[in-house]
Amino acid sequence: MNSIVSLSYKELLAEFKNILKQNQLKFTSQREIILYTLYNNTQHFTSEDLYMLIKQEYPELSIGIATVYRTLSLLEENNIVSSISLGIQGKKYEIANKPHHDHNICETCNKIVEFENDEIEELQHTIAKENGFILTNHLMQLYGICKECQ
Amino acid sequence: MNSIVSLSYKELLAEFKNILKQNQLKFTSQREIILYTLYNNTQHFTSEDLYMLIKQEYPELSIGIATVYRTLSLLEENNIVSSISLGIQGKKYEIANKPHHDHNICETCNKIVEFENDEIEELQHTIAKENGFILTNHLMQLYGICKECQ
DNA sequence: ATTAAAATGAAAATCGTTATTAATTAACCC
DNA sequence: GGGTTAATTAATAACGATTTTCATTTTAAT
Repeated sequence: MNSIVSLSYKELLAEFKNILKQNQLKFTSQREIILYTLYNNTQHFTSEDLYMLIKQEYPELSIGIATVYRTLSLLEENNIVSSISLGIQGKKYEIANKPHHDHNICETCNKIVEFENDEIEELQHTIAKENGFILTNHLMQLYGICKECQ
Repeated sequence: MNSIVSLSYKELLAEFKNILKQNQLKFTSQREIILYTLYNNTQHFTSEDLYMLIKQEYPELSIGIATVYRTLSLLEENNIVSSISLGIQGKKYEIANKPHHDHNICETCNKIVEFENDEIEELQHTIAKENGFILTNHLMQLYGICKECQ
């Protein structure tokens, strides 16, 4: 499982094609446009968001909501996108083509600011160890009111 | 908004009655039993879990799943219970009558271990501040494999 | 006790997501 | 390039969790 961090779109596309081939899956225009759209929009999308954007940007493309769900799952399984669960707002996806980070979320305007903190990452490992857990993953979301909404 | 941490059941019940009165809501046996059950079971419940347990423990009580959903929402709005969103497993509720803590969750058996770490809490405030946010809340879940499942 | 407002259970509706299906398309072979 | 086969698709049905609707019951204040 290679990291895709900082790949160019061309490299990312090649990586995706490799994964498809290895799994005897096919490269389709729907899959390409989903990847392309995620690459060029670093925001966080729900499946519905992404579906609506693609419908709007590519009116000639035939695409169904089920395909968006299927493709996002496929991309997530292969670590090309990652997701966060935002309670009432549902699951949001973002391209994994950036370093690990957590999220600072505005409760008023839903803006998401990404951050990274090594000290917390270390503490998380220590805590898990104390509890007898092997840490495999974590979720950290800081909710608040952003500067513009205060 | 007072903290209910460490209240006795009697005090908690009085607090709940106050909240109801202030909002012109009524005190019912269903609401009382839901609160009582949460108080005496510090585990994490889905709405369905709680509904099943109450049906079993109080067969003479008429209660519907919709009432459980309604009451848990009401209790959460008033900070008497808190909830965590566990991705595929759905939303789980616990009584808020205990000090703040986060959750260490086993991906195999779904066991939840609670922990508290002041250092992380402090860092979270620092990070939010750096991002221009006023921190109102946070979510931290550490996923891993527990000792028994390793 | 009377009465008005709120709460209830049961069932229907809704929401986000997944599975089914028949038609289409990509990939491989010649 | 055309033929073949398996994968993919869009549309729609199905699904599970949650919410709403509504007619009936219960609470709380008089």
